[in-house]
Amino acid sequence: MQKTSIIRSDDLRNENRRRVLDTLRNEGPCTPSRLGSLTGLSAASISTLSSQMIDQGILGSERYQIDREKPLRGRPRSLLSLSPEAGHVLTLTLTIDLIRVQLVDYSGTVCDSHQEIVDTRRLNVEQLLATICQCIDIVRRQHPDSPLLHIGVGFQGQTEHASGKLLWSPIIRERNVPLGDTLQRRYAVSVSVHNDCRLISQALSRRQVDVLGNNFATVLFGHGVGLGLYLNGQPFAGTRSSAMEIGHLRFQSEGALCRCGRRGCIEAYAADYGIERLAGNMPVDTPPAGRVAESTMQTLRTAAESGDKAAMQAFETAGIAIGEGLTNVFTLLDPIPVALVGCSERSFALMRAGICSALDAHLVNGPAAESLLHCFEHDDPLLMQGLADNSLSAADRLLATKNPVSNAI
Amino acid sequence: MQKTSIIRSDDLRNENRRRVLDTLRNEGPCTPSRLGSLTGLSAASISTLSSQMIDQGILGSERYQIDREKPLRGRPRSLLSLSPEAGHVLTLTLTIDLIRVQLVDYSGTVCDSHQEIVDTRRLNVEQLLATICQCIDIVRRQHPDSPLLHIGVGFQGQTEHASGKLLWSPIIRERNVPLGDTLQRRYAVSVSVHNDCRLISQALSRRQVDVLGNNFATVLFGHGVGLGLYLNGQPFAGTRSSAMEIGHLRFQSEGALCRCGRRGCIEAYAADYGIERLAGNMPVDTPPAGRVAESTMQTLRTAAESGDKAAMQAFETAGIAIGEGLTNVFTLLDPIPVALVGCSERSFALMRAGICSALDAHLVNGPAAESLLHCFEHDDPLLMQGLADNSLSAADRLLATKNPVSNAI
DNA sequence: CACTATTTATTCCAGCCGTGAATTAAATGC
DNA sequence: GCATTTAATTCACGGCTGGAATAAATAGTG
Repeated sequence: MQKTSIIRSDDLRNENRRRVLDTLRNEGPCTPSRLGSLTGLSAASISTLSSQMIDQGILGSERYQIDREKPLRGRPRSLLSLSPEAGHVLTLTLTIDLIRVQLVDYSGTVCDSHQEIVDTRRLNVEQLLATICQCIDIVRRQHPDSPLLHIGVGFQGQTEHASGKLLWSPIIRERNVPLGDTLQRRYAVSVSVHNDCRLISQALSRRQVDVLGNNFATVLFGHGVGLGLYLNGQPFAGTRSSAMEIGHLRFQSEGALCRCGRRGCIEAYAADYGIERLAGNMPVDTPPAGRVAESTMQTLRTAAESGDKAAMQAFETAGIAIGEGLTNVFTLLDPIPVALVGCSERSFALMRAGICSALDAHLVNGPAAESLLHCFEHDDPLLMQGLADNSLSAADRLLATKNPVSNAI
Repeated sequence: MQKTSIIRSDDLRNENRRRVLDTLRNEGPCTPSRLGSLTGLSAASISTLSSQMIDQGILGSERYQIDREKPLRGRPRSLLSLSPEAGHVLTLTLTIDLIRVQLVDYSGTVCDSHQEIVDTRRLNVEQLLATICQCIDIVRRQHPDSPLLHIGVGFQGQTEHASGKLLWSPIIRERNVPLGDTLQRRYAVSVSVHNDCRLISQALSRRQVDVLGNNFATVLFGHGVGLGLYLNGQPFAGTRSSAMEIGHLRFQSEGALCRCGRRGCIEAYAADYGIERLAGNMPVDTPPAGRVAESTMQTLRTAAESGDKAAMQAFETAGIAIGEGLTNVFTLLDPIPVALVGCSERSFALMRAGICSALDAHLVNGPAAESLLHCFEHDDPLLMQGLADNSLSAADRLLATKNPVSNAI
């Protein structure tokens, strides 16, 4: 009936183990007493749980290093931390021209990586999967004895979360690529497949709580426009797929031609190809460019900054399109802070007027639009952090259930 | 940190008590063995839990009545059921001209009610609150000895769920009416305030699972257009308020004047006043009519059915507006079934083409739009059921935590 | 250098929880 | 009246947690 089925006392222990791991993951190494107050568990329980997990090799314990001048009296505290030796997780990122694999130990340190430059769109499914497995094997071969706890995949496109299928992605022509299943079978380990925007949201939710809070939206600028939502401190996605396709909300009926074949989508105005098309005074039904080079965007930005009317208007229109999209989200979910990711201060300066005018028209009695917007220029580090976070959380859940007592029965 | 904080063994008991009550609420009276298989608890636990709750007066137990010709051998089964004597919940519905109060016993039977016809818009906040309390007192006086477990309020408008404030409602001119707080203080009981659309969703989620499933949207037609979402079997709302204002998504930029003061909202085309305006060939910036009589809508429907071009087009445009709104929802959340509530077969016939054309343009590789749509003509019975369900669930949660053992400490 | 004060971690114990096996309860059939 | 059948309850057991008591480790003090 319910997803969380904590019925038996054993489940309780697993849940509390998970809670301890989760807290250490979020807060870093903790003393047992601090861990107790953070989790709400008694010192006695923490002691039992932690000593068991130390025996299992999941946690490590060391003496608390005092770097203060005046050392404290009393028994010195110990420091519990996630043990790097508990195992590894493997992260895989797919972009249009790059396959990248990282091996991250259980404490969160990246300890190996490998990447190959490939034009993924030239590959068929078999070739793509084979190349991916090759990359994984190369990295995996370096650490053959450490158990592999999870594989996490991040990429741009639409995923089906239950199966880990790539429903659609710009990186490969074919649809419904069974990536999750394939990896799961081949490496006999749980696999999660998420789109880039969700993973970036996850990274922000950990690292920018004070700015963004528990409810926020992430807009990712790139070759398309992506949306990720965090609600009540949890990632939120479609019922079946990753969904959240803000880029394909309607902005102008009978408007510009979008990559998806429809007309008037937000993306057709706010993605790089849309801006290029408008700035170049091309007709709005010009087929979308396959890929726009970063240098082209630089040129357009410089043009707009130095007063080129068409370029300026292209960026403002992009802003209005984004603003209208966010207005729709706000209408359904209430106004929430928005992280604009992959958006430099320069780009933001060009789009700000557009975004704010669209939003402020909606937020008549609400907060000023600008107070809700936060720019984060570099998306790639956030993606990598989010992917590692996500995979390590999966590892936490796995190890939490490996309760030796109840398994022994 | 987390909302569900099942840490101690006591919490476990409370959770399992809640689970038993929930199951009885959903499935009706059950034998202990059936209750065990539905909840996943052992027969021994069911026995302990139920006998304790019988002692508390929460459950009743009676002999299973066999109406078969051939009686079964063996010890006869008993039947556990929610006891009507455990207490009452009180439901309050506010509409533009009616205040209605019902008293529902814990088993779900309506045992008393009172209503007063009032033009609520003529009242100020104090007068409205006073009238409401009067109605409640009249009903409450009939059953002075039964404990009042919860008050549930349903109305059209926007609510803030944390405080139970009416942020905005067509039934009263003033904003931020502190209804929830007032009732909570006066009657010393927990109060929940929800908008009509959410409550109707809740009723549908119980009574139409086979048709609508675990994920569906509810569109409520009336003087405005409301939206309710059920995702993963749970009601979904805004982060702060009820939100879900599908009626105020943009349909046409610089379009028809909406009741909210903006232009081009879906509601300005799909609500009764929007349809009347279009069918009557009035300019789209005609200020919205305060209230459209049901007889007027009947006349318009008849006109459209007998071929009146303007009326036909008004209904089709309403359909397109609704369809566009749902397209936006589908773009963010994946396509899901939609319950059209307060929409007769006649109205649906007039809007169907519009709704489906807008949706099918979006669902190119997906299911046919029409297969997702389900009409429910009468909204009022659903609202009352949803409100009772909601309040009784709150009572379940309250009684589940009244575990006499752990409270005795 | 021994001893005390102080702070922190661990261990022990009592009480509660849910389960499974055994037991009791309550009806029918012969 | 007794065996049979089926359902519900009881009881012993291991698990879990929290609080009290105990152990551990260090700084200060004389």
